[in-house]
Amino acid sequence: MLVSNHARPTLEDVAARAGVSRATASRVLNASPRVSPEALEAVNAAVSALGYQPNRAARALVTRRTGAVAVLFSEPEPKIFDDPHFARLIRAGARALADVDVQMVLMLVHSPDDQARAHRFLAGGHVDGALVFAPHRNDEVVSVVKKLPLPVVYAGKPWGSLRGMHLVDNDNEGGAVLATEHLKSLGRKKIVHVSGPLDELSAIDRLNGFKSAMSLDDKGTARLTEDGGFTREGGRKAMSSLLARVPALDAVFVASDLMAAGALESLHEAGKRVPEDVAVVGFDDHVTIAEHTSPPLTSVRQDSDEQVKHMVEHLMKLLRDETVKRKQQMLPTVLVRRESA
Amino acid sequence: MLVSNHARPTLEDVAARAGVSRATASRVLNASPRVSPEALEAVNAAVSALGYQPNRAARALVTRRTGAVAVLFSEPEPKIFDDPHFARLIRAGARALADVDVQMVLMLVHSPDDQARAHRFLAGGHVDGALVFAPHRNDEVVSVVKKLPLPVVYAGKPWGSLRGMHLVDNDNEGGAVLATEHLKSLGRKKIVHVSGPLDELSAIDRLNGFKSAMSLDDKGTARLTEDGGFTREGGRKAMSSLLARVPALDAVFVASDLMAAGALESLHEAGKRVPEDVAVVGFDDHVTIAEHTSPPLTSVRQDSDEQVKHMVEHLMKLLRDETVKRKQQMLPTVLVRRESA
DNA sequence: CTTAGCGACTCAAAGGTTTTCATCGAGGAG
DNA sequence: CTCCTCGATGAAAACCTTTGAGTCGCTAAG
Repeated sequence: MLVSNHARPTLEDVAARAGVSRATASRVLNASPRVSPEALEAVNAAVSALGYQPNRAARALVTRRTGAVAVLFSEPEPKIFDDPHFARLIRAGARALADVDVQMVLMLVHSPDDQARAHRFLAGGHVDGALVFAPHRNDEVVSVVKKLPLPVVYAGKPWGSLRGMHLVDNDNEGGAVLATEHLKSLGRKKIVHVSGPLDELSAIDRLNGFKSAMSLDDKGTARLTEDGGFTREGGRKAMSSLLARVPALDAVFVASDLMAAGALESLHEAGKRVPEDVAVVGFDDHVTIAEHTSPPLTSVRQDSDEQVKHMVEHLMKLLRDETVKRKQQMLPTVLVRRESA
Repeated sequence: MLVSNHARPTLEDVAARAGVSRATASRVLNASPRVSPEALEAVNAAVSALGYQPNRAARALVTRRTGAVAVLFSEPEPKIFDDPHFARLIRAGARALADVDVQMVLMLVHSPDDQARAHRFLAGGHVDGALVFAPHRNDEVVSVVKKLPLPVVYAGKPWGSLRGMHLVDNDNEGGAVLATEHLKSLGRKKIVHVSGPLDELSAIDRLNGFKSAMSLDDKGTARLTEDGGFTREGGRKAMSSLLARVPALDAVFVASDLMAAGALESLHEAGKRVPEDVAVVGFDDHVTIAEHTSPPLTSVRQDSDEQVKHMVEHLMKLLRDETVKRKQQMLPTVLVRRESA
């Protein structure tokens, strides 16, 4: 019987060529210890001779594992995807998952429709687990996903109870303290803060860091901060408001680089020199932004690549049923000094 | 026999509940015409009562189709992924594929390692087809993918022979002509061009559009154009060179918005007013860039969402073995006027 | 009345892998 | 020399769906 019909070789073919049974060949592929050195070598030789590749569907059928994980971004505002931060996270996810040889199924959910589809998909057992990016308050995706019997690792703290949830967060509060202390150490007296939208915990954490580093009460905080919505335009407007409200301000900590770029525009328009009149610190350390503002932006670095890598590692442990030491990890942030402060 | 053990229901369960055979139930799910109205209704009822979802692996095993397609970005320079264009394409892909209910498997290839992995994966039959974004000259990915027995649709023209290849391109040349003619219609006499890297066909097409609209020979073209590498910094430098070489220039067509942002910086530094002294037209119409430069950028719009949508449609046709009218589609570009020209 | 044709359906095979269980042989202990 | 143990192996079941071949009951044609 000629083998070389153009079909892909099966495990049966490999076994035949190696002179063993399908079972043994399978054991070799799955690195089972109970197999003799000779068999192992014979099978490996056959595999590479035939260019054999396991049929994923067949394997999935019997093992009940797909070898794929979903990467889910939940974000009601479509525009946020123009944020370079998003591209960075995706890239990091693609790399980290490829490194452990699992398929990355990308899902972007904006609308309730998307949400329903995502739910169906995740519930359908089409992936082994999921990485979820859902920063917003009361995001339905989170409450829905939480109920699924599916290993999930979150990026940052999702809103609501954290009981039993697995997540990898950046030390937003610590970074904010870092930024604020730096401004204080420069001798600045009137420091204000442009925050992110307060329906995201990362924004709240940064705000809290500012508040505690400044030893402010709620009233003082309200006076010295303004929501910039994590957009460039929002940052610009927030900065203008703050300039009007606190004319003597000599430093500002802005909760994202994108907003900081907007804030710088506003400061320039108001005739303020940076950093002489007003020192500015951003957050994210997004090189494509931070290095191209004038002056280049001092910023708090949160390493997204690292975050995603940890998320993937964590998820893989869950999938292997290993026990994880800590369900919730916190990654450090550091200050990167440039010229704006 | 109690059904409610926590396992997911199978087609067998559905059939039993509907009082038909597995085969009939399957036909209902696959919208086969040969099934009575009563059976159809009974099965549908059972499906929704049980919350049944077909087991993808089992289906894939027998149909030899996975219900997934790969979306492949080949790009040696990792930094390009900070380009918002990338995020936009991904988003468009996610949406278009979700709409036709197929899984999107994202693959980013930078290194030869990635390349080998991608090849293995695509050859392994783990997806039904692929969307390939590989703009660079002599990209190995393209020559490798071309040999695979796998339906592929390219974004833009890949380098090399186009014979038999399926692709959806933007009318780069036409857009460049549009931009250049617009500058001419404003009465500009000395028009120059900042091109993209000439190892990308989109850049070459735009250059050619400029060349023909200006009726230039090769020598003239060389004098009036400069490569900006599709980066902001490159755009800035290219503009400076051109200012030095052609001091009297009064207009510039820049082959991407990102480069145009850099060029504007360079022009400002040189003390040129835009558009009074120098009119500027970009390419891409990237709102997050074009609307935030000063002045806002007139730009040639290429609709990436549309492009990706067409790519997906085209691929789906290939997958259904439909004949496609034209293997290579060209999408129109339009000029969006703002203040820079 | 017989038979061909047809529509709706059921039966069972096929698809490729993992894994349990049984088998086989070799080597050590008694 | 026999009995056990143990490691390597093979046979076969199981995973769940699609689909071609065959069955059954009817109607229409002869």
